[in-house]
Amino acid sequence: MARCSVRYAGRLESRLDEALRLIMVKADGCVAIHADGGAYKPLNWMNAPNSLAVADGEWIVSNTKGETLTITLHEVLMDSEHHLGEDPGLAKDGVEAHLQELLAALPHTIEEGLTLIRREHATAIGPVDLLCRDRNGMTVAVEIKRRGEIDGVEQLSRYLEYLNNDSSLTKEHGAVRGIFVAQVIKPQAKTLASTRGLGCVEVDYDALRGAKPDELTLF
Amino acid sequence: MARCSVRYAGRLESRLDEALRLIMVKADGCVAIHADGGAYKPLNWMNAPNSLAVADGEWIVSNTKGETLTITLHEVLMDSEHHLGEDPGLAKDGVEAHLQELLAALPHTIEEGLTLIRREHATAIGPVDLLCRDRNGMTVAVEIKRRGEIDGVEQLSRYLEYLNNDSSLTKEHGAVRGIFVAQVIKPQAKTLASTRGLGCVEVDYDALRGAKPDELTLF
DNA sequence: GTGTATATCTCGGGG
DNA sequence: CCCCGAGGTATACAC
Repeated sequence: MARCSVRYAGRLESRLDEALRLIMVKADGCVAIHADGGAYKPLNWMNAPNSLAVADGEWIVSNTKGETLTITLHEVLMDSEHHLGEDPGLAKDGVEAHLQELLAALPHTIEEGLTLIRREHATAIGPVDLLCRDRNGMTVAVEIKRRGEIDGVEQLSRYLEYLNNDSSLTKEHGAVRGIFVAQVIKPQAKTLASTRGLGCVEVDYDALRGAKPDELTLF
Repeated sequence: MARCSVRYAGRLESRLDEALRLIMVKADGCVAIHADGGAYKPLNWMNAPNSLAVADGEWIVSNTKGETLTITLHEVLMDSEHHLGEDPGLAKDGVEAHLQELLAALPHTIEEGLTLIRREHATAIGPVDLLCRDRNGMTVAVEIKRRGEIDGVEQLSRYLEYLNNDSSLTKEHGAVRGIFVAQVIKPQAKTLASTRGLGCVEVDYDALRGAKPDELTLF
């Protein structure tokens, strides 16, 4: 805890005038300077790996990209050190990967008669979440998001543009169409999807999980 | 500093097994739980506004959206409180807004003969950074980024699609074309821009600032 | 290393 | 409140 002023020069330049702040240095060397409010993001920081030079009330933290964080200490209120050891880490449930996993197992919940061809179908411009076949034999690209917003529609549009230029896919089954799947889809995203000729489906994560309680108990 | 285990239930669910961690509570009530590494992002957190219920070695932090963070304290190593007061705040230079400001004052550096019509031209799908007129009287939409990547090209494409459906603009001056401006533009973004018929211009922030040293000394 | 997508993104501005 | 865009985004993962 210290009264300090700070300067950062790197990807941009910034300046912090003198005030009381918390300076946190972690075991990996990363540095964060926190005010007494404003959520978890520090005012300034320097990620590991970096090097710390301490000299006469001034800390200079620099990394290999030529970025520097200069902390001038005007008054130190408290200086405390603790060794925490390795953290067992955070276990999560409900991220996009889990939603994708469920939908890959239950493609018919997206659209009746839909079957899975491949998950994470690789293309030069990124992976297509699900590649499916519909009841009429048409190929369907599915983009999955937890929250359906405009950039997800753009992403699906890009994939379709790419897939429809891939003759190995189209010569046998014709054009590829797209379905945008999310737990909630914002009105703007729905509008854009419809002007692009894309389908929109909203799904319920808990209901999906309930449909496969045996093998998908992640928690 | 405490040996603790944590559970979060809200936008997703997560679990942290027992370990030594730093628990930070700021003046606005926000809570963050840090491991001894891993940059500035905490393992778990709860933003303000929230309410904290303390009961017998267990903290329950909840907000109005029904999210809860449950911290079980197994052993407290240190408990320290400091009042830091208001922070004077962070002053920045070199963000996109400054680049836009410079380019609005110096549109001819993007393309010879280009003049500014309007900055932050509002549309239903978001603001167009610069709307300009070229030497031939054609309307030009300019999208500005610090770093030119694919999503910036998508953004500009969306705006052009919208503007070219706006008859009040097109009936007098014809179609609107687009220029993508950034300090550096990635090869992929250049390729996509060219297939979409968009211009690409890379600009030098420091050189631009040098061209207007009088009124634009921000720092 | 670049390129792409995700995030309890965070944060701020405008309607 | 939502929508939209910027961020020193950070972070993970594939190529």
